[in-house]
Amino acid sequence: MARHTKEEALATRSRILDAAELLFEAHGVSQTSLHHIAEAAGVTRGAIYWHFENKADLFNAVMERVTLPMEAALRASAESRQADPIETIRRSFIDALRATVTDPQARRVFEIAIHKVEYVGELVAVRDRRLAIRNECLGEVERGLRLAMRRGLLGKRIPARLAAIGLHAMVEGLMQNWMLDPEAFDLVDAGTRILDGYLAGLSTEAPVARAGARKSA
Amino acid sequence: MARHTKEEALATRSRILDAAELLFEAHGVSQTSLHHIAEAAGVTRGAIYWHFENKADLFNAVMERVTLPMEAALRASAESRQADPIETIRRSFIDALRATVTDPQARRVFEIAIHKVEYVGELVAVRDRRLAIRNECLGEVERGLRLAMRRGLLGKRIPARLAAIGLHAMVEGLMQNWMLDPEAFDLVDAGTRILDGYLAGLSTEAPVARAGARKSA
DNA sequence: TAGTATACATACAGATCTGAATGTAAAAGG
DNA sequence: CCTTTTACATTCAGATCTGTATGTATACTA
Repeated sequence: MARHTKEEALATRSRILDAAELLFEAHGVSQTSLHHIAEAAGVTRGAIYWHFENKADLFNAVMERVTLPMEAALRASAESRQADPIETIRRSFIDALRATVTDPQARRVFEIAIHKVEYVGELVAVRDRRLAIRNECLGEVERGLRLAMRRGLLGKRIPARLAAIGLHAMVEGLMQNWMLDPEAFDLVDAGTRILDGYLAGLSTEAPVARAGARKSA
Repeated sequence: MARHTKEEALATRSRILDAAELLFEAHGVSQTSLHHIAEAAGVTRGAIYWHFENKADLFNAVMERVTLPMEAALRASAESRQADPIETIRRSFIDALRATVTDPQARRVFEIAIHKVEYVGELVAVRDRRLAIRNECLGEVERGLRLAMRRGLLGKRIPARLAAIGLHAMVEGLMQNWMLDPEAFDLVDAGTRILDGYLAGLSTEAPVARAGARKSA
């Protein structure tokens, strides 16, 4: 039909992305055809092929439109480096938890990334991106922990890198477990207390001796 | 062609499952057609439809054939309740980590469950099963922690349930992060040390006061 | 204001994939 | 030894889905 103005075209593009996001979450990426998306967006496949190369491209666009909770927290953390590096880390992670609960779009996309897509073929790019974010996050946390150690705020019982890996794994594990069943626990409240418990544990100097072999292999 | 004996039939069933497992991991569940699987297994689609109702049924069979690391550790933990409940928990989780690294089949299926399937339609059953396992695991860990608390082996700073959630999230997070990039760190060694760090933190009674608000919302 | 590029819609051609229907030869059973 | 299942293979019909090619009306531009 009638050609649209540039703003209208952008609006169409947004409608396509919105529809794709919803349908991807509801039916999975592979089970959602471009026809479905077009129908839900009130356009035809022609419009989709005009704005995107193919489904993989559209999927990438859906993913790149939002910043995942962990990523947002990471950026914020890298910027606002407060006096207490541990408090910075703490706040960043809690922000990530909060964003997971409160931002419905971020949660949708997160849900797609976790449970509604198969990372194969052209879609591995998204997986690589997630890996890159993780590594960035890990680096930032490790830096903060190392700094705290030098200042005596933290025990040196466990290397900063390992502590960072554990911390990050815990927060991400909490988010994923919560997504699996949001009724099971309050992500922000429980997460905060669990996180604080872990950080407190890191701070103590004298560990209780564990019975098991330190290194068996 | 020629009809096969019962043992031969079981063997073809296994070959189908093997082929499916490999192809699911390589190309994702949705991108793997029954024709692909049949070809790789050296049979035709007829054989698959004889042994399984459809792809979802076959997928479920692939998943149920193995016990995932976390599940195996859980069973073992529930059985062998040693003197020290914390040591029991510790050993179970480390076993899960070790199984993730050493058992290639378990790892393959785990990888499929995490990154190569979309939990929609008939496949949500597998997701529900994972959730059930998690809840069992959580319950078992919580029980152990509570027991340890009563015996004075553990500080009561944080409720057993929350500690269990955190512990489980951390271990699962570690496994998933390791699967994303097995070169990044040694899952068993790093996991053990991180886990010990967390457990040690739980044991200490006096926490270092955290600056942030305990409950902001 | 005429031409061109844009923003789509429509139509076409293949390529699969699925489920069921049917065929079949040998193993099981009496 | 004859019949009935079993354990598949083969074939068929139908339903999508994708990518591209083409049509078209209009916003933009010189």
